[in-house]
Amino acid sequence: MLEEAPLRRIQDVADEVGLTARAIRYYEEMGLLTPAARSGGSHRLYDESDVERLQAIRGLRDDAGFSVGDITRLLEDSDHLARSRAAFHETQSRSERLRIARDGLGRVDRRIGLLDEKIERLQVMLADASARRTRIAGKIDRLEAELSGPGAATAGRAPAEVPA
Amino acid sequence: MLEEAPLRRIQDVADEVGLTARAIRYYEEMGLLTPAARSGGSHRLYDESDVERLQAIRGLRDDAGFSVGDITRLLEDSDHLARSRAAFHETQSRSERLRIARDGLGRVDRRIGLLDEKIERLQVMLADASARRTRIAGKIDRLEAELSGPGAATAGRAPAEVPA
DNA sequence: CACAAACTTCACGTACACGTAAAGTTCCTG
DNA sequence: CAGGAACTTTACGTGTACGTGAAGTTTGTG
Repeated sequence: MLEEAPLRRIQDVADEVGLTARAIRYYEEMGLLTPAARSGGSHRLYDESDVERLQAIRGLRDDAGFSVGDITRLLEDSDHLARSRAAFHETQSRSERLRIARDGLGRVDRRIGLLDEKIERLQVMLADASARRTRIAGKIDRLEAELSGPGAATAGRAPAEVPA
Repeated sequence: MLEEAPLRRIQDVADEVGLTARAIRYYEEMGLLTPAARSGGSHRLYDESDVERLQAIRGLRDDAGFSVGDITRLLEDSDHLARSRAAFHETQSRSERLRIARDGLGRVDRRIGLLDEKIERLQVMLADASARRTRIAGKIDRLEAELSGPGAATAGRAPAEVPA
């Protein structure tokens, strides 16, 4: 191959991903990523897969609001799944493949369960808020009708029908 | 009224709600609830609405994973809505009622927006996991078919049905 | 009414998720 | 190859969300 893997340094990666260099080192310290590579000196060097991993970490942190502990577990499952995929394709044994696939199914199911729970709880709250919104919107509609209808008529006007 | 409000003390409430007394005092310190009442000495005393509020706080913390900062804002909105409801019914002015209702609508909409965002992000993750699940389940199905089909057929055996 | 349980207010301790300053090393550029 | 930018490790600081005593007060029960 003539293509050199363009290894990048921490601040460069940090800027792209939207994390601080400190946070990246912290995640490394916490075991969320492996040192990637080191330069002749000892600068950390990152490749594209590292960048993707860091983007995933940032998404889990900022978008989903998971703690680093949660992220650790989620990534462990992902990593395990990736390794399983490799092992799956490297073995010829169908029963071994079945075992690996079943293990993967368990992990994915656990992940789905976690997400389902979080979503369901948030949806209960959302339903509650939506119901409140509907009631308030109804009130506004009625008030607007009353004000634009007989509203200006302090001098004895017939009451207008209020639309549901 | 002959019914005395049964005011309860902190550990009692803490046990029921599933928080520690320390946490309850902390939330008070953070302004999430007002002192409720105090005994002749200076013990905190809680009524049913306090208990409900603490349960709401706990739900937001444990179920939805909101930070105390988030909870502060959510409860502020709720409190404001409650006060608005009272003010709404106490005024006769239709334009004042309209103003209050529109303010309430804004608050509810903000809350809905927050929840929508969180849910949407989690659903993207869920969709991803579900797709993976589908692929893995497909693999398992095929492997099971291969194993129970021609797999055992080294000795020429009919494939047994696998119950779902 | 004595006394233990439960409560009170400090006040320091802890885990998490980093920020930040210090002091030295490595890398790139002119 | 000189020098500054970027990096390294080390280490202490910060805000959040509480936990854990300590020392004194209040309250319910024998």
